[in-house]
Amino acid sequence: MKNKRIVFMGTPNFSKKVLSALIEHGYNVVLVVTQPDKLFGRKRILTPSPVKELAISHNIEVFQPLKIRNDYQRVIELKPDIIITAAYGQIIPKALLDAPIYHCVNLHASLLPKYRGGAPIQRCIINGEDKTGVSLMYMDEKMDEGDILAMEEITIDERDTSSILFDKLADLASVMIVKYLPAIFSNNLSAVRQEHEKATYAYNLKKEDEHINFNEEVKKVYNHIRGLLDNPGAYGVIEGKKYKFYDVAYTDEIYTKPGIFYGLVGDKLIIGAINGSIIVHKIQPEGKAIMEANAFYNGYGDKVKGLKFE
RNA sequence: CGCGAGGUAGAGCAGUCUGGUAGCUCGUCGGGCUCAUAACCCGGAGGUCGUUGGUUCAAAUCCUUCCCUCGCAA
Repeated sequence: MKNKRIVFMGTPNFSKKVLSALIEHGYNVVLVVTQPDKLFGRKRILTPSPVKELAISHNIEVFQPLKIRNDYQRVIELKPDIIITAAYGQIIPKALLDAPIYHCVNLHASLLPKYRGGAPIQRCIINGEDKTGVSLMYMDEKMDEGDILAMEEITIDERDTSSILFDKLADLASVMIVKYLPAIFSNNLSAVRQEHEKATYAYNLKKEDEHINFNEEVKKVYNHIRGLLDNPGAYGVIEGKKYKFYDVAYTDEIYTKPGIFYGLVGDKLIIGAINGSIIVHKIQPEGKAIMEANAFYNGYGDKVKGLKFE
């Protein structure tokens, strides 16, 4: 079983953990497919994906096609027994899906058929879900619609941010892949069709999703902010300047009207919302580093107190 | 050469345009008040104003070299 030829496809840290688990358990990963290196940062540094770095450090061949749809011959050549994908970032062409004996399996970070799509983790938090999970599934030509092999749940803590939940789900996915892979190879897992009529979709986040609307129920505002932390983060705007919030909480106490920057209470900043207030421990003004609430207040307090976030 | 903001006391900022004694809030240290306090009052310490060179009687401030941090975009 450990001699089965595995092609792994993935890109971000979520995928890296899964690949790491496969390697640690001695599976024979013959090729890693990941997105091409991208230019990151102000200095335009060409940066490899987390998955690529891991693959290189284990001397695994890396393949980075611009469009896997057109450029997949290398994968076929290696005659994989199975293709495992996790957050690769491109649609896999049918020719690849059909190539391996054990087909293509995918790990998706939601309880399918709920939250199909690219941003299930963030969307779950933003929508205030109290549980989510990982689905292990066969892939077909449509986005996240293949038959389900296994599904495991975890609860979402009220203080989880998307980064924290990302880690939890990546850990779960890692455990699941090594747990179920033997059963896949011995054909002991039955695949169950998804209830397609119950499907919901978690579309990728857009820029405007990062702009906080304080004119909503405080819980909703809180979920919105933590669902985007720590990356890319959510922001409010005062007089054309963005302020990003980190390390937030909320309270039912009402200090001021929605969107108003009330000021410092104890060592925390308070911003009004509907039926409560958002508590901010750390804040980052545009062009500045993250700072503690009281530090922010010492320098910016008089300028922003009483003003409204647009 | 993608666009932009910034580097001033331990922290966060003002001062820079219009050169001329280093300022604010907080922290810190000492003292006072108080049953008591993270509250209040008084006092102190702590900065060669990121770096290089230049202009000037005089540079945080104007010109110049380099370094660093951050936001946006990708």
